[in-house]
Amino acid sequence: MKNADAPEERCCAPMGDAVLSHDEADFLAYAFAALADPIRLRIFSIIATEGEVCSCNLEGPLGRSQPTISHHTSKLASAGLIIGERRGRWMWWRVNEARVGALASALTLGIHQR
Amino acid sequence: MKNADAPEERCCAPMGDAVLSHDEADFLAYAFAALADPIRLRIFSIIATEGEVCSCNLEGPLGRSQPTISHHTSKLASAGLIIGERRGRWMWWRVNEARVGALASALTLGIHQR
DNA sequence: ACCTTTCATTGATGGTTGTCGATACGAAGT
DNA sequence: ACTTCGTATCGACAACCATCAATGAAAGGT
Repeated sequence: MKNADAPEERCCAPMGDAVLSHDEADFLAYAFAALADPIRLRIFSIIATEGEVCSCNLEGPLGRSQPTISHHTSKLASAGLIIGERRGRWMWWRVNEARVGALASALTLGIHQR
Repeated sequence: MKNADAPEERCCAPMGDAVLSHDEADFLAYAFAALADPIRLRIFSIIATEGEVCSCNLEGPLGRSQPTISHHTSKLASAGLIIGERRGRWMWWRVNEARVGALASALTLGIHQR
């Protein structure tokens, strides 16, 4: 409980802090962190453009080692941005459109719901 | 140097690597990195909801020190997501809607332009 | 059974980042 | 000029991250 009878000439109203919850902020930050790397963005772009891509086709054009590519794809996957499916020896990746769309609209909603 | 005349039975076509340029990937990654922190997301959310906020109203509800808030706002600003304007002693922040909209559409475009 | 291929995991390392105390800067008031 | 208030910068430290070589695991082919 705060004492609110001393106005004290602030620059603007004190505002409520219930704008974005801790959990929601963590959730969104985790997803954006997955996109905060150039290599992962190019992986995501390749998958989005091709529709479906297997891991073996990412190491070459991106110039990174196989463990590094595996690390990045698993990070994108654990953020829910891409979905992996194993077919025989190959791992196929596709974009999780619902999740990405929700992320994009979270960005624009943050703007327009004033 | 690679020898490219041995087809070698791949799982799918070799694909061109011109999906997302290095510079564009760096540019986008820098913007997403600015959103990859819970505190910065809550700052952004507060600014977007209030329309205009001064820095003095961020330290309290977010529970971070003044240098930390300054660090985060400058990071959001250098990524072009918010715009700062000094009025007297106070620093006022507002959302750069064009930049944020471009980011959001870059996300969805990555999906739909297959 | 054995080998090959593809992907995941481990361990190590160099670089980046979030945080705060201390300090400096800049603007307004006395 | 001096003080006060809001903000930016600096220095330091702990935590995290991208990267790769080495190794492990799983699936197919011989």
